[in-house]
Amino acid sequence: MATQYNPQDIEEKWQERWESLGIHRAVDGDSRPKFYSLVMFPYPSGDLHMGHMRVYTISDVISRHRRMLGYNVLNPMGWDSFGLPAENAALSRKLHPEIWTNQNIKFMRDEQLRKLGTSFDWTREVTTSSPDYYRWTQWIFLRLYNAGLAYRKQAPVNWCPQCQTVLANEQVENGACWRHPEIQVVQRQMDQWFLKITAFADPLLDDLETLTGWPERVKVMQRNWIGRSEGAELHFTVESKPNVRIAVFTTRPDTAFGVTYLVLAPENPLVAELTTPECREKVEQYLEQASRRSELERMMSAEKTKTGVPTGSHAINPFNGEIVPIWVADYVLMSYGTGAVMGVPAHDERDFQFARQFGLPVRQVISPDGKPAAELAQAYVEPGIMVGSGSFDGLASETARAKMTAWAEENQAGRKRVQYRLRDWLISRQRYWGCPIPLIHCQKCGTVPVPESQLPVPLPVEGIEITGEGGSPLTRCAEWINTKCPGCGGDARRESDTMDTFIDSSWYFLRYCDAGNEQSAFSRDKTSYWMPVDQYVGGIEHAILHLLYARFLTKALKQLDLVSCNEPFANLLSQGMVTKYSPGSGRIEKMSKSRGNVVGTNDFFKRYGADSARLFTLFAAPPEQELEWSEEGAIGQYRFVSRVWRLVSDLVERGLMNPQAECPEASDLDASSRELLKLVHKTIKAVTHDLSPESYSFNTAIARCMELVNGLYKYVAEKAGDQKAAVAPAEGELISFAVRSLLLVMAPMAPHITEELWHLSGCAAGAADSIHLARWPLYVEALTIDDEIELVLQVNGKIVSKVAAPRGLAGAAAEELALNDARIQGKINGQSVRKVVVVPDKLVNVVV
RNA sequence: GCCCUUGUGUCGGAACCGGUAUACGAGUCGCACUUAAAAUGCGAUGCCCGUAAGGGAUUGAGGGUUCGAGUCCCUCCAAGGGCACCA
Repeated sequence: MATQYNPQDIEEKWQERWESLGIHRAVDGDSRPKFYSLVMFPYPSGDLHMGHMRVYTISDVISRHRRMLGYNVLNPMGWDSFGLPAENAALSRKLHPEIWTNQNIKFMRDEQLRKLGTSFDWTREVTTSSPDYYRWTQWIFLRLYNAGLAYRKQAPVNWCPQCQTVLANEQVENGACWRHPEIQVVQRQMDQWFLKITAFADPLLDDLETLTGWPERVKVMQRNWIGRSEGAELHFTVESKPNVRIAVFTTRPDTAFGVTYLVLAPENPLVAELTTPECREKVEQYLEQASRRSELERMMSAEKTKTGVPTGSHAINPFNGEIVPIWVADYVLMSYGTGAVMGVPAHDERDFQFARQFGLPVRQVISPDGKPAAELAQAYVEPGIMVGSGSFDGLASETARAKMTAWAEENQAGRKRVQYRLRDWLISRQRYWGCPIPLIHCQKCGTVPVPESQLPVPLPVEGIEITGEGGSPLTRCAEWINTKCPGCGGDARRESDTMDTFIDSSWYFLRYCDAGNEQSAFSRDKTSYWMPVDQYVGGIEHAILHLLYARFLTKALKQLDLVSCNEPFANLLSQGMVTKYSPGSGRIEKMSKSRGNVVGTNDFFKRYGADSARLFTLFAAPPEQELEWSEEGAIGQYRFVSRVWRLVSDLVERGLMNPQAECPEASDLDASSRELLKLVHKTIKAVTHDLSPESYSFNTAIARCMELVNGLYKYVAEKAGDQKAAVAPAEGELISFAVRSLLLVMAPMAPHITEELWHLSGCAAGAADSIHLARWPLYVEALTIDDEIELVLQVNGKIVSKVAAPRGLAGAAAEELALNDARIQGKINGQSVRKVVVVPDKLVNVVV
């Protein structure tokens, strides 16, 4: 036999067999321990490349390994299929988004993900753009709406001129749209829908502590994004208008005696009210100029100079009754705190810079030693001793913080306040290919929710013309937008905005638990059984976006008593990106179509097979690190699987495989056989450890498999190198055991070739059996330990000699062994031995 | 500017608690097989000095702790990422 390894002959065959046997199906409510393995579902853009395959490979290895460990594994897949590319494709190819999307899904599912050898349970496939999914997205929206967690307000929002829609704060990066960094977003006042994510700011922050299975850097990013700061809101009364109060937020109420001015954000409505006639012209000019500068420009100019103009009005400091001028400046943001700050130049770098710019006084109220410094060269931001602060003088500034806040509360001049950087989630989008917001606007009744029984509000497919201009096509679809009010029955209009697609992906993991349910979004029983996700794998780019939204929605659904879990993802693995040399730039860059450095999947599968592709992506780098695609490296893996193939098929041909036999006892074997037996047990131990969640070290797992293959080749050459030579029965049994174990530990990583060889070598119980139904092999700890070890002998920490020694040699005996060693004695050369350090079974260090 | 991560042969990368640095693979070289080549099998392969035996330095740089540091501590350099007028 010894046939050539030809992946094309075996891979599709097994993919079909696994599917028909249904071996990847998850069983609801099974008594085995459950394991929910999830990979971030893709947007069906049409064609995956090898860079995309990394995440599916990692997640698949984890899923397959868990099945072999005896878990009831849920490993589902679906499509995040609403989104802008479908509309753009419709525009450029004259293809309806739905048709384009469904074509892509079919190709990606059948020609790409299946051919990679993934073990998804396709009976639970979800497609977010399908009415039986978005119906429940709408239902969830209505539940949030009825609970007061969804609301509409007018606010300055981020508008992307390219996407022709608004964006959430999380979707703006460096002042540009996250989808195209070259397009600046612009601020617009608009009436928009928001979800009250800020109501969950504290749980979202605090529960990060419970996510011990998350990478620290993701948690840090979320912590920063939520940006909780504790401080006080202080109230300053306007001198000329005693009924107008300016509230400022500060984290440093202890510096309140150092206030020498107030600043309002240009967008603050108080500006118009407080600007005096003499200052009007300059202020209006300034506001005009500030409104023209984008957020990005405002940020970029941060380090250089500050701008601002006085309003002409003054405010009274509640602590000392002082009158300070009120300015307008764009270093104050309307969207954070109260849109007004107190200026304390002595103790805040930005205020110091501003004061210097405009010649405002600097007053020190905290000093390191309790004595005022002559003049400050820069702001003193550290804690210190209070000075020039009336009755608070002499206190430590940290103590004064609480005391002064309490004083403000007693005197109606302020209160304690916690401020977050996190804003509410803007979810309305002026786009067509998204989930319609299930609300109706009625002249008489106002905003009326669509009754749950009438869901879904369908996204019209017929009669839609996508032009890319003039707003959402939904507003031009008369038969859709005109409707009757569910309250009064009168004429009404549908809400034409659709939802941010991040809502679709904020609950898909719940739908997988109960994908076929036509009565509800998911049953509580099933989500309680499967949730939380035990291992989530996905890209770091969602560290804030998707992962924060999904956490929020889970908490909101828990509050509405629809699910019982508090956090959706117990463990998170953020895989690194795949890079490759890009001829365009001459640099190593992220693999992507636009950079022209992609490696196609089907091309590679045809030539080398999916197993080689999987092994290479696992082997070339640890999962969290960047991986550079290398043709040579990938072919190296093809060589490795071919080597395994030749080894096993040759043994089978020569009748040396006897898989039903028991593994012989170590005592019945000669030295080299015992060595192989130990190598097998060491390999099982190492791979078991490498595939555990503590490691997920697939690269070293494969290295261990390679070592076993090398050991087997060596052993077979020694014992059966001569084709005619008889192999002792115990040695044949040992070889069979070694091969069996090798196939088992490799099975999660290279599922096709191991399955084929499992059957070929007679390990399978029958045609309907599968290596992927087999149990993960166990190792015997005693057989992973060597009896004889190499003892390292050092003098003053330098290696001088190495000697063989029995395992467990006592300290005194080891010391004697070392001191009698000729080379050690040569090094000591008569000097007095000060000390001897013995590390049992490792080394002896002689100190002279 | 602040915070985080990473720096190991020609390359991708190993190294558990501080205890033989460079596992495994790629590349290169050699041998076997072959008429030949490919493929395959076997072997060698970090650097400097040396014909060799052998010796020396070595984990971004410098210092420290320790019998012993790639690993721990401090300073610095470089790359990557995050945050960035958030009061």
